[in-house]
Amino acid sequence: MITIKEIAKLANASSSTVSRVLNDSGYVSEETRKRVLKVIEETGYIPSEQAKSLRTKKTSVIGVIIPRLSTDTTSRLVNAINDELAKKGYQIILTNTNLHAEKEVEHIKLLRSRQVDGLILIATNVNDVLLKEIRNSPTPIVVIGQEIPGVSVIVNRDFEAAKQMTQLIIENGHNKIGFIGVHETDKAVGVDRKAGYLAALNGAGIPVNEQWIVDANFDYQTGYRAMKQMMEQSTIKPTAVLTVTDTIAIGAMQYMHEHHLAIPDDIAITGMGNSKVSQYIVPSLTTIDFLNEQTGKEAARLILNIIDGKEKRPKKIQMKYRIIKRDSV
Amino acid sequence: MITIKEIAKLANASSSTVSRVLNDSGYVSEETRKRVLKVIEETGYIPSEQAKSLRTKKTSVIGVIIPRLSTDTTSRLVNAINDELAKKGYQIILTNTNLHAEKEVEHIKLLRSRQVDGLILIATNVNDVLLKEIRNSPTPIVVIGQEIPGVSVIVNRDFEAAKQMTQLIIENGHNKIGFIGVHETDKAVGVDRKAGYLAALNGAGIPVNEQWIVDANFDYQTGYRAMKQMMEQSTIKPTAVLTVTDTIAIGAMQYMHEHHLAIPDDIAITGMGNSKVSQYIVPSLTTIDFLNEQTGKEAARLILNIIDGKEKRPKKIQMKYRIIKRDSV
DNA sequence: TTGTATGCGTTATCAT
DNA sequence: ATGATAACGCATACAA
Repeated sequence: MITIKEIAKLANASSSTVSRVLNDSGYVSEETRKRVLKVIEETGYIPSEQAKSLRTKKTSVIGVIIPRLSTDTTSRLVNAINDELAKKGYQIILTNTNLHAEKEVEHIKLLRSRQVDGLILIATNVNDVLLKEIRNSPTPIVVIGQEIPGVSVIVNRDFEAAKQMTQLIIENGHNKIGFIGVHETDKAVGVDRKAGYLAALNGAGIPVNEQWIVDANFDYQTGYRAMKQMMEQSTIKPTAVLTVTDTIAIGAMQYMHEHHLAIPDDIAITGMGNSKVSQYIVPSLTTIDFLNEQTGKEAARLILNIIDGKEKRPKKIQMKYRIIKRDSV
Repeated sequence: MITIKEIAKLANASSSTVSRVLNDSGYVSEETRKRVLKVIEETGYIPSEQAKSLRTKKTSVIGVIIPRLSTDTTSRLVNAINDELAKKGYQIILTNTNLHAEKEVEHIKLLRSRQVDGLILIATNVNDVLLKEIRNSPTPIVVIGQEIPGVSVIVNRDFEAAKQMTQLIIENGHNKIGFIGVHETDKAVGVDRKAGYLAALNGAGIPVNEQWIVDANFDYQTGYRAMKQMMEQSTIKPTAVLTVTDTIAIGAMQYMHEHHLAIPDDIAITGMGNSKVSQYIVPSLTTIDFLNEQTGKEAARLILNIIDGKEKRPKKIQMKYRIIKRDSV
């Protein structure tokens, strides 16, 4: 590999002068600047960020830990984070836990060993080991999606969103409303959204039917299976179903189609997340837009502010959301 | 940050000894090993990959350049690449050009400045600047998706796949077959798949109708618009449409639904890519599985082999594909 | 305006 | 079996 020393030699200058040219720092005459630049151009020299950051203690890299790479939510978050950081000259290094929660700590360590300037963690669950790792990390961390006391987080109003969506269903004349959620290890999606659903039922004086409450797991297939389970195990059938993600909803809809249940006439359904495809399926899906782009942007800004020392204390940002009414209710 | 020197001091050893413990290299007595390990544990010391790779000339990082992060194809490729590389102790650093082809060169340079051991480029187009950059890069590069002479590539049989799919449509009794493609800057998808379509028509003695050939751009919206354009501009209407991606197909299907065209009875449609959702929409989409997981795996293996010097000459790998017959034809 | 010297944290060579 | 030391490529304090 070609180094700054060789450039210096070729340009008849010292490495410090080349460094000055590279960084626009200190004095350097126009003449030598041109000479150096010419050599750099000719040789295709690219400075080593490695060496640079070993010296400066700054990598301009933010580590981003995601639970999966296959959902609209994740890709929109990551894109927004990336765009915002790129504007400020930062790059991201992505690591994917593939939903293995136990790997989160491992990935934090891995990224820290790469000396990232900061970390953004899209969290699906919070356990003691992870909590300890986050709290003890000398590298600034921003968590997206789960509320953690004493840690900088960006969260959705999961409870309110689910409650409001359930109320919308109730307003449409339903009182037999099923629910497809996810496991409670995911506090935000598994617990809070379910609590919102229950609160809305309760507020409307509608009794809870346990036969109508089932779990899925963030993909089409388990959405389908959950719907099947709900219909097969219930003595009285629901006329509407609230699901906690669009993917689950679409899986559930396939079951309905297969069994010739008209949506929304025989059974209504809602998703959450406003995935791009939700608008293009038939019928189009009533869902909740959690403003992922804005969330990603906020996360990027927050981590940079923490790094710059502009944000000293843990900050909690609650994102807004929008109910998107379409044809499935 | 805590360094190897401080560990050495705390453990009453030299930094060389600590290094030996860390890397399981050379002799070190069981006693001191334990002593060192204990200090490492207590302090939470994490070695700096920066410094390490400055010394060893090896980062164990592969740069992956993708055109977008929002499609199934990309996320499955990246996941497969990541899984395979992780097995061998490599990490990936992802950069996203957001479909701005001119940024590819910039990203290659960016990643090279990070001293990545190798690069995997998911290409959508090939131009002279990019070609020159790839050919001159001292860092090994594997390209996915586009054929480039003299460069290691993993490609699909785009021509054959499109041709075979068109033949399948013809076998189903159609002879008025539309085509929604993408711009020809994308050789594989824009040119080769179109050529396959044309070859199939030609082989069956079906004349080409230019009114039935339109372009979209890898998203639902332009798929919808392309379908609209095709139907509005054509005097005779097609009874089937071949599209080059599932996303485009789903966008087109929405137009059909809106205009009460029954699929496949009034109009048949096919996609390509076997996106997860293609199975769950109604009707389910006939498509082509390009075996993305295997492609990603091959790419990962190839780049590692090149790095290890096991693969000296540029290698071209052609992936297989499977036609997936479902209900849209 | 330019150059010399030092150190960032690590590994590897060479003594001991 | 262990330690002192140099080197990796760069930025910077200081000298010239």
